[in-house]
Amino acid sequence: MKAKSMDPVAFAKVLADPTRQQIMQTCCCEWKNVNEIVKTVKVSQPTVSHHLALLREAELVQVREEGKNTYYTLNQEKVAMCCGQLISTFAPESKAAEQLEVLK
Amino acid sequence: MKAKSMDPVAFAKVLADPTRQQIMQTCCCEWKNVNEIVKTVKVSQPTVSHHLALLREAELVQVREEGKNTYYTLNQEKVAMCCGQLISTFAPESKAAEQLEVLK
DNA sequence: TTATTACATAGACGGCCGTCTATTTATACC
DNA sequence: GGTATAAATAGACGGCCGTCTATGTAATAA
Repeated sequence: MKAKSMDPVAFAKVLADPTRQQIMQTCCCEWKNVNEIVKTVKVSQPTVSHHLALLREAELVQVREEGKNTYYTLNQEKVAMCCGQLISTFAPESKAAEQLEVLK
Repeated sequence: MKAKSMDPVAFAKVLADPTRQQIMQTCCCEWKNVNEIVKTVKVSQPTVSHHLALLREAELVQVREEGKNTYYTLNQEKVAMCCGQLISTFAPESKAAEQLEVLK
């Protein structure tokens, strides 16, 4: 199943916070539960849950529940699609736009 | 001269506003003066100047002064670099990451 | 069943930011 | 010089959002 793109403003809004980007980095390429994520940032657990809810809402993370634990991992394909859309919109004449197959 | 990247959070913050994205679209691929840009959005001239100042600060636009007029155009290479950095950070295992020469 | 752990939700609070009006600065024209 | 136009700056205001504490809910364990 292909990841769908989304409104570029909504995408940018989700990315526009340092804590959220840190969380994204933590669960990029691997599944992490909430407590593991909490340990990597300097905010409270409810704040992390809040950020994860936003990321989930935007479908930028995938979620898997397992007993008491909830595991998250970054949806890289979705990120790539959204970035591709940004390049297509705001850098259509760039080398990068030429190289991205998804834009053709 | 190569466009340099910037802090991904700062980049996202600049993009995280609909008016600003509209302005970016207006002056993508062509030079526009402030009044021309103002006509394309539904906010006041000072508000547009404010957004342009942020875009200029982030080096996401290039500026050219000509008599009374100030012309702006989108810095597509900078946008492409920043999007490349996002892909490299948050979608390193994606097809897009493979295709972008700049990441290698 | 009581306790504990994992996580989400509710509500409050404070700061940031996008907008406005008013003003300033600078250039061009008469 | 005086006026008009272009754009930037200053300052005020209101809403959004990131954070917190407190609490709720669900699952496991004793």
